[in-house]
Amino acid sequence: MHDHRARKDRISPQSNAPLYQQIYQLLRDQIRRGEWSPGDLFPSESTLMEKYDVSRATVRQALEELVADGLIYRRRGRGTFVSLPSVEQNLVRIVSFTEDMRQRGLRPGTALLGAGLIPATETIAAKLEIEPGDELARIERLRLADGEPMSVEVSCLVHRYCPGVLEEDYTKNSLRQILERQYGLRMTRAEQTIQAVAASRAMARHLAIEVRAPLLFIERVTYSEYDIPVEYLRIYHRGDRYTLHNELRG
Amino acid sequence: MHDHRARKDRISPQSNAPLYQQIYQLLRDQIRRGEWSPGDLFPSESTLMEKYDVSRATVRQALEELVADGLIYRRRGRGTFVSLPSVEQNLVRIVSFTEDMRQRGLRPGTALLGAGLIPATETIAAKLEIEPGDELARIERLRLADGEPMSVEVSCLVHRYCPGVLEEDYTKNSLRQILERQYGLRMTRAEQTIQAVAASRAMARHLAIEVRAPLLFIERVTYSEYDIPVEYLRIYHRGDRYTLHNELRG
DNA sequence: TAGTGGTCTAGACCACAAA
DNA sequence: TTGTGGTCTAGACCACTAA
Repeated sequence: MHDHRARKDRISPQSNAPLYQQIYQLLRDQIRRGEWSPGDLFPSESTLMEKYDVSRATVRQALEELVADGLIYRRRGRGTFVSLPSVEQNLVRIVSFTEDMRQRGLRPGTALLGAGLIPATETIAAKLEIEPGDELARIERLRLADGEPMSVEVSCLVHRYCPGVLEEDYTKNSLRQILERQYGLRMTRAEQTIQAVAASRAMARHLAIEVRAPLLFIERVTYSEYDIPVEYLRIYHRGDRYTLHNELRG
Repeated sequence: MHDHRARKDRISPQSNAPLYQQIYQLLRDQIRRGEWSPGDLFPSESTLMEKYDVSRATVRQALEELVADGLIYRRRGRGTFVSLPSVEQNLVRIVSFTEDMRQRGLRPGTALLGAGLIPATETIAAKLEIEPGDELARIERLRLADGEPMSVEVSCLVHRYCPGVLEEDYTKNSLRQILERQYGLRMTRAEQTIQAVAASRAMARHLAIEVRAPLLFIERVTYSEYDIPVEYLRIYHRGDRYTLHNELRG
């Protein structure tokens, strides 16, 4: 940057975050707050360049993130438009259960099924790049949507990265918020597999469905900055209530 | 482009495709052919700029596509590296069953279960943006991996875009190849939903599993250029044999 | 210290859509 | 013809890694 004029709008020059990320977050939050309706014309590149006093490449970088999120789409010669809300990708961004349910127009709820410290099995240790027997904080929660069971989430955290996490109240605050605020763990990336499995007796009881009913099973390893594995997560979604959406390229 | 010198390597200046896409495809195919091993150092941006005689931004645009595919990853100060092959995203790119199975190290096979012309139901017509009753070419195929049933695919094509498609031999050639070569239909984009469902009697028989066994059910609409819906596809994957992988951002 | 990738600027030409 | 987004160039400064 050669230019040290104060940025217009709410771009803070003292922030460490890159300009395009600040602009991306600003625009993303504006879209989520509903400042435009689906199908509305979004500000053009030249408008945003002037508004935030940045170059075209920087604006484009921010807009590309919004396109990747499925929040906007662009048409050469016509302009940039706000997408239908249903298109928002839940297979691209890490999103909390609470946020996920709100996007679907459902009221989220949580019940604690169990929590405690356990030693890592060989399989989990390999996924988390730790030693077998290392301490894990295990939290098992039932997730509700509009008061009805939707999913069971079993989270295993590497305990030495977040000692005392089990004392926190994860019914009021999201686990991600606690990890970030109390332990400085920012979840930047995750890898997951998706399968269809049959409900065990225990899962059927928790989810109020029949034994052997189909479940969407997600197994996820979440990484903090510098690619350190922090969490091993298993999610069992009710097959009759939960659907994933995503977009593919040719 | 101010500069009309011949591009080095196999970049063809007479091609209509953008430079960054040509470079992306070239590098992608080299990685797929195994010209580097997982973890190997990939050529740096400056190397690629010189090799293909393009600017840094163009090289970076090509590399960003490879990162989005999960084929490479980049570390500031260290370099660009080739990813482990298992990381390759099958939830990002449209990929044929044949290609999918080869990537998993399985031998693909196909058996035709049925084919014919049918009128579009109201639901399907809405998804394909056509009128109810419009003619669809329906192709139902059993997909095998190493000789064992893996999935059932039911494809519904808008028949007026590909008249006579049912006369083609889709056991020898992939449906995508036929659509592109015979009808000029390039599939550029798709939207899909993923669910867990119980196997019906018919599905159980085709897939050689028990009735009500869990299936991974994918419902997909594929679009050609200019966002015209061309195909409505339903895929039923055996839950005990098929797993999806993908990566999420924070 | 040299080389890497991450960010950013200022400019250009183009294809495309709409008035 | 005007304004849009798509592509591309040439240059710059930075943070980070490894020697």
